[in-house]
Amino acid sequence: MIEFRVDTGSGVPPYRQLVHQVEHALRLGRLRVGDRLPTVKDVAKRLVINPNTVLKAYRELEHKGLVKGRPGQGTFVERGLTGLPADKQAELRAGLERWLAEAYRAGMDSDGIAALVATVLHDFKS
Amino acid sequence: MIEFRVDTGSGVPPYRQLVHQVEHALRLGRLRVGDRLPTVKDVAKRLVINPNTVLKAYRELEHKGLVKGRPGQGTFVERGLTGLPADKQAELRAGLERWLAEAYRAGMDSDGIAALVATVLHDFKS
Amino acid sequence: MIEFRVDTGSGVPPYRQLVHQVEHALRLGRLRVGDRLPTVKDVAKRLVINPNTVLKAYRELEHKGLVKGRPGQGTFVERGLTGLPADKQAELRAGLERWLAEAYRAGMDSDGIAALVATVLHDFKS
Amino acid sequence: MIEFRVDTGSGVPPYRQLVHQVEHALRLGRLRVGDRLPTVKDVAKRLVINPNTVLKAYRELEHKGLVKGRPGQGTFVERGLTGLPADKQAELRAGLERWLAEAYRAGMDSDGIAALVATVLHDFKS
DNA sequence: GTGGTCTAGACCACA
DNA sequence: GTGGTCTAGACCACC
Repeated sequence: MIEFRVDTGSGVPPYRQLVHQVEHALRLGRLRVGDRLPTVKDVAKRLVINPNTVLKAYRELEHKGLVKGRPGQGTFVERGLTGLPADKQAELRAGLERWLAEAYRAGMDSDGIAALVATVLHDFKS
Repeated sequence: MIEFRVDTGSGVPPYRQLVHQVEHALRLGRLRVGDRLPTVKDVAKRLVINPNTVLKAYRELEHKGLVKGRPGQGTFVERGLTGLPADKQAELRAGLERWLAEAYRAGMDSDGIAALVATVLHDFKS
Repeated sequence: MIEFRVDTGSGVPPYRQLVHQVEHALRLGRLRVGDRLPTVKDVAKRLVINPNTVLKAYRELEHKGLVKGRPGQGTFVERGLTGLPADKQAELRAGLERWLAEAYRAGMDSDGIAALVATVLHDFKS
Repeated sequence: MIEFRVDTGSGVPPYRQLVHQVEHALRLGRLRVGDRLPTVKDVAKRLVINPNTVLKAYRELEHKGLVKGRPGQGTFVERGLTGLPADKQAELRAGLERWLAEAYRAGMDSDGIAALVATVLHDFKS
């Protein structure tokens, strides 16, 4: 089952972080159609946030057609997001991890890495 | 001169995006001490946002001691952020770009890449 | 500008009633692209409901791509819903009103009318 | 025997939909004193809802004095709801059906029709 | 117990 | 002032 986390310092609203994490998990194949998300109350308790905040995230996912809440039962994945096959992804992931390790060895801190990644990603997109 | 951008769909408040971009540029050496930032008016016009939003970002940067507004002249970089030497950075950047190109070739779209990068970065930090 | 109403006895959640009313207004041509909806606070005050309830309705409409909230400015119609030309609609409406008047004259109360309309509509759909 | 239906997308609680349908059927003369309603189990199975939901609807009807459960035998209509004489109703119904057919011919879809009916009904009441 | 709705009120980002 | 987020807590519908 997916494990959520919230980073309060990022400026991104917590409910959107949850949405992103589900989308990422779907894309990476960590969540599949039919899987059950943790209950609203569990997530709220674990992350020490308000149940309504979790509900808001689940609602947004429902609006996107990705999950479906079933009263009395829980919230379930309704539709997946196409991604690469698992082996291809693992390969890419390994490559990225190698690069990350190299950057760390070179003396870059995580802020610097984030900055570099952000600009390279942006330049690449445009 | 630095070129700002805002991504309204990300959930990050626009003024924080501007702050981040300046910090990133400082860290990557794209902005140096003495450089002038674009005027509040210009930025507001180009990004179609309210001048107050830009002003808020500049004030936050000034508060951090990174820039300094000189009335009637503009806003100038006051202090840099330590980063790696330029050649080291260029090397790392090239490596990252190679990885990105590979991911694209493998058929990943930019959302998928963002998802993968986000999770790998997170897993690495913890 | 559209005038909302809520019928607390119907069992339909108030926020959904608001959503329906905007959709109907779009379909009937009473609201057009670019029109501004009344502010969240105004609606809440007029209907004596909580602003969050109104906000929820507006959010749902935004999810459907029908309206777009612009912080500091208001909420605006983003996309219309195709309907018949106004004259055709007016004609149909007149016909329906004639029928309604006849039903009333025949001694039917509004509950009876609602029951009849509901079953006929349903039978027609299937 | 009455055939129930539930529209999960309407926002009206399923148990209320069942109650309404019985009341409508009584008003229209489709259900008469002494008629038997389908069993809770059957309804639950056909509509794929929880038996408790059906039970709740039947209890509400019993509470209103419209039906009466006879243990081991089923649930029976106890009291009718006054409506117009059958011929009058048939006449009105035919008129409404003519209007509906006309609206369809004019190119209106069922959502559009529902919107028009809703607003006209409302305007008429006020 | 599970999701869903509503209220009340605080605080933030934006114009 | 306008939309948007979050909290706290109550109540409902459903399983």
